Amino acid sequence: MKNQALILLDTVERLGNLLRVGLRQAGVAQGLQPIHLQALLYLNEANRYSNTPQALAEYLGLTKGTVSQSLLLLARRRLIARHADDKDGRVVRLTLTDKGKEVLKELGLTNAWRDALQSASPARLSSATKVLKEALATLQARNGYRSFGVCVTCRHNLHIGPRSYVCGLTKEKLSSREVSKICREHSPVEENAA
Amino acid sequence: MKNQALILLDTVERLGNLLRVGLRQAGVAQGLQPIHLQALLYLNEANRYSNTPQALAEYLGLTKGTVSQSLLLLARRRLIARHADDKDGRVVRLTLTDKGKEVLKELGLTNAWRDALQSASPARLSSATKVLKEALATLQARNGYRSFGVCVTCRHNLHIGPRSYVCGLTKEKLSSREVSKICREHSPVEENAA
DNA sequence: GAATAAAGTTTCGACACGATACGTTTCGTG
DNA sequence: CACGAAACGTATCGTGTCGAAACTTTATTC
Repeated sequence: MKNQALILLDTVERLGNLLRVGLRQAGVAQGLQPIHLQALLYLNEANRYSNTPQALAEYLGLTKGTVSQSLLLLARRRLIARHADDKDGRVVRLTLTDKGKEVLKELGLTNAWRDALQSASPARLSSATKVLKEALATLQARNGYRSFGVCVTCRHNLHIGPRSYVCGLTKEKLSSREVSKICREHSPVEENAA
Repeated sequence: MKNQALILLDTVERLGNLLRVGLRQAGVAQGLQPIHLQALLYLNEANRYSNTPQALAEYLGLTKGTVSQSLLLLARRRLIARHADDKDGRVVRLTLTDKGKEVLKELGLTNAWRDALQSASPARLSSATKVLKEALATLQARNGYRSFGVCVTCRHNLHIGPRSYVCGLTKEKLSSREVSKICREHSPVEENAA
């Protein structure tokens, strides 16, 4: 009999594969590869500290050279725009163009998934999520990967008033909209200190 | 606030990515791509109805032409062997060579995962597994994909005696070892008929 | 100001991937 | 049996991923 953890691994791997195949199929119409859609999805959620080629490379687990190629293609298709940073001349800011946002909207990537889970109770969903998030955090920590969570769950985030936030790392004010975006510097609050 | 199902989707996607990056990294030493390792893993678990290029292509969600290329590389490296089928001259049987099995063993792909889940209780694990398996089955059914489960969970499998099984589809006897392998013709038993 | 580091780009070679065309074998129907 | 359709597999081509390494530009550090 197989270990319970390994069965879960099998299932997650199989689901990951399926989602990837779905991404590939979804991108066919636009002539986009899975990695392109992942990049667009990331940039759509990345906050102002995290919308750079380097951050994207870390998020995807690829080298910056590889990512640079994919970004070239996305820029050629006018799905993203590149701007030089005001302060630091080395960094490039990446933003979705209207066309890029449009593409994401039209894909409707989450519909099938939502349907597939509609019969599961919220309690079971959140329980499953908790297990997987723990696994994810552990794997990321072990490999020295960043967690790329949203500011709301970050220990640097300070809630200084109603709808008023400050990032303890950069000392900058963040809007309530911004704190629900993905950050490269995210560090999860430790719920249960080991 | 985000839908609970979408949070789970995010987590699964992120985990899938991480596992894929892990596969890539694991294969570097052998000069193998993620898809190569996935192929080896599949062939290591495939039963005698399912060890063909076509079945592998369906499993991976790729075209047969693409898979043919990857198999060419694996055969060149002596990780798999190809044999013509006795009965049907069109089909090719794929088996791992000793070297191929060796490679899989040395990789130790599951260790990190096992560690990452060691703190989770078996009950939580099996609950999470159940949710994800349902989602997986739904997504596969909706897209017309095969489930690629093991015979034990297949409605064609008949338990005719102690350690004695017959596949209702092929009418062939299956060993107790074989019924825990992956089958292309797998069709899950319907626990809750809709 | 020189050394060093960091962000990005470019180039190269190997390979994935789909599409298409092709060859072989099997099956079905008259 | 002959013929065509279908299934399995291979080969080829074009586009693009991917890592490695060299390189440019801008910041930082001493």
